[in-house]
Amino acid sequence: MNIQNASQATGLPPKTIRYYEEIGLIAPSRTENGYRHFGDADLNALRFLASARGLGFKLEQCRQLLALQTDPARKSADVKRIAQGRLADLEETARRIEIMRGELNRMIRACPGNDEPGCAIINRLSSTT
Amino acid sequence: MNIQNASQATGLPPKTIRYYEEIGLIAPSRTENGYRHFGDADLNALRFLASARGLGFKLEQCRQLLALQTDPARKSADVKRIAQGRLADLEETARRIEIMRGELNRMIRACPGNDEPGCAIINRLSSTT
DNA sequence: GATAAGGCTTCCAGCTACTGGAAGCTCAAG
DNA sequence: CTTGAGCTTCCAGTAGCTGGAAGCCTTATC
Repeated sequence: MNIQNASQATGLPPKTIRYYEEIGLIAPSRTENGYRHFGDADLNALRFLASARGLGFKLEQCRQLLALQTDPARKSADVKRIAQGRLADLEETARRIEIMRGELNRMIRACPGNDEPGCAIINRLSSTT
Repeated sequence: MNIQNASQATGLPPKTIRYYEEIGLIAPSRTENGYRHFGDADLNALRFLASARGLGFKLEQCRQLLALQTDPARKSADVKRIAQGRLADLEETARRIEIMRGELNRMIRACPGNDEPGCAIINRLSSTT
């Protein structure tokens, strides 16, 4: 299977797949002509990566998870810890987003949104408080 | 006021202030010895930028907002449109975060987190579905 | 006056996770 | 034989800083 097909099979763009190889997340073999060849193990790794990235894991976390996946002596506690770390990040981000959303909503409601210069948003951004 | 003081007055690191000058968001004057001099206008701009960045506006949006702030003929509708754009981004991000959070939570609950290899998280990431 | 510490300057590199594009090799079809 | 598609590598750029090196300026101390 060449890179185009691997791309279709995993939903990852060819550029991304090459990048994952470059940073050592995958190591597809090569055919005589120098083309990458993707076997089942490569496709599994790529799908795994696509899933993990879809949950927002960083590539370094993906690397760890991938190592754990292929380690028959892994402890599920190690996996869980990584996932909990990601969840914590997510919740931290969610909190910050809620704060921004509240602020922005208030400002937007207070702004007339007409042809005049008077604007609560500008005032709020300009205020020293 | 030199850059250190401007930093303390605005909460922005000196590096960031220099970067903002580099990309043309501010244009502090220079003293004889080449040091940056921050006047009231510069400090106001920096505080404005700090506030806007705190709400997650991108630097290009900050640039537009800054231009609107100093434009006496601005229309508050233009400001409002930018703020609504940011709010829309925020809500889109919040939705995606909620989805990830739900998935992760489910996976984490299903993972024993012990010394055994069996792990729902790995299984879910490895599954083709 | 010498010297050391600290602040200022610029410039270069690196971070995350790709993405776009150029130059060039390979392969299949007509 | 040529054309077009697909593959390769390499370089550069994205956002918004951040760290660090090398070197000038200023102030304090001896």
